[in-house]
Amino acid sequence: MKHSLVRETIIKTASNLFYQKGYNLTGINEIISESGIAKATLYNHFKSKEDICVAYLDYLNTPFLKNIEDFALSKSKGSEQILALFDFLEKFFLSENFNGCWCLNTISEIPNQNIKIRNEIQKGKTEFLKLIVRLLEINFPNKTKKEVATLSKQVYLIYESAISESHLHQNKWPIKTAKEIIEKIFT
Amino acid sequence: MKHSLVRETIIKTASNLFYQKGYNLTGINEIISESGIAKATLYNHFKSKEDICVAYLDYLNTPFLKNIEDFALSKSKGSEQILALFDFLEKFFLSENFNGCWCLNTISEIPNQNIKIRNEIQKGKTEFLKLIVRLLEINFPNKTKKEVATLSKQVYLIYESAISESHLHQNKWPIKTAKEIIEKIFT
DNA sequence: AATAATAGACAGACCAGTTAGTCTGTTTTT
DNA sequence: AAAAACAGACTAACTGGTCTGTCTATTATT
Repeated sequence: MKHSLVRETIIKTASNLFYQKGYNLTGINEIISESGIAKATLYNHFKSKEDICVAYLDYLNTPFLKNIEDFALSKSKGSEQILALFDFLEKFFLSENFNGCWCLNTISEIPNQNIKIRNEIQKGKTEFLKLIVRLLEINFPNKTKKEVATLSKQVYLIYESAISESHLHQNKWPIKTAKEIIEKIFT
Repeated sequence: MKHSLVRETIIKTASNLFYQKGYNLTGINEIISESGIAKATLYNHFKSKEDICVAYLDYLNTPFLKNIEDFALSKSKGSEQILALFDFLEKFFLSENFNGCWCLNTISEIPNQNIKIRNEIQKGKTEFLKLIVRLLEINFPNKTKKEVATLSKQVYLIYESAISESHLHQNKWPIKTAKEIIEKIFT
C-alpha cells in the first residue's frame, strides 16, 4: 500500500474499533488484521497504542467541529443557531453508529495519570467551547464579553449532558430536555 | 474469615479498585491479592467479574443516594435544597478520591450489548431522578405533576454534566456554571 | 459432652487465550 | 539503491476462570 495511505488506513480502522468497542477492549492485533496492515508497519507509523488513541481523538474531533459549526451557521440567526447544535446531536444520535461522545468515553477508560490522552481530550473540548463562543458573538452581538463567556459555558455543559445521557438511557429525551433549558436561558 | 464478612470485603476492595483504576484495568488477581481472599472463595461468592461489577455499582449508589438526599433535606426549603445537590457534589469533587461518576465511567467501558451492567446503571440513575422529583414536590408544592416531571429532568441533566465535566477538566467551574443554570431555571 | 459431618475458608497450580510490543527476513514501491 | 511495505514468529506478562487438595470452624448426631 502507498505510504501516505497507510497512516490514514490505520487511523480510520482504529477509530471505528475504538469508538464502537472502546479503547481498552480493542487490541492492536484486531487493528492490524482489520486494516490489513502489518504489525511492523503499524509500529513504524505510531510508537504506541496510546499514540494511535491521540490520533483517533483528533480524527473524530476535527470533522465534528467543522460539521457542527457549518450546520449551525446554515440556520437563521438568533437562538436558532444555538438550538441547531442540539438538532445536529439528534441526527447523530439517530445514526446507527452512535455510541456517545468519544472523548467522554475515552476519559473514563484511561488512568488519571495519562496526561497525553487527557490533554488531547481537553483540547478538543476547549475547541468546542470556542465554537460556542463564536456562535454567541455572531448571534448576540449586544452581549458583553463576560456575558458570552458565562453563557458559552452554560450551553457547553448542557450539550455535554445531552450527549452522554442520551447514550446512557438510549433515548433522546435528554436532547429534548436540553433544548428546553436552552430556550429558558435565551428568553 | 467469617462468611458474612467475605462478601463485603470483596465488594469493598473491588469497589476501590474499579472506581480508581476503572473496570477493565482492574484484574481479578488484583482484587484477590488486595483483599486477601482466595480465588476460589471469590468465585464462590460471585460467578463472574461482571457480577462483582453489579455489586460495586450498587455498593456506591445506595449510600450516595441516601447521603445526598439527607444533605439536601438539611437545608432550608425552596431552591436551596436543589442547589444543595451541587454543594454536595462540590464537596465530593474536593475529596481526594474523586474520579467522576462511577456509573458514567463504567458505561463507557462496557460493550453496548452488556445489558446486565447497563440495567444496573440505568437503575441507579432512575433512583437519582426520583430523588430529584421528591425534592421538587417538597419544595415547590404548587407545581403540577407535569411541571415537576419536566423540571426534574432538567435538574438531573445539569447535575450529570457538572459531575462529568468537573472530572474531565479537573476543575470546579462546571459545578459553578451548573448552579448558575439552576438559579436561572428557578427564578 | 464427645464425635462425626458439612460448609466454606485457604493456597496456588493450571488453562487457554490475549496483551502490547520487538524482531527477522522478504518483497514491493519510490 | 534506499525506503518502507509485507508476513508472522516471538516474548513476557497478564486475562478471567477452573480445579485440586488442605485446613478450620460450625453444626448435627450419638
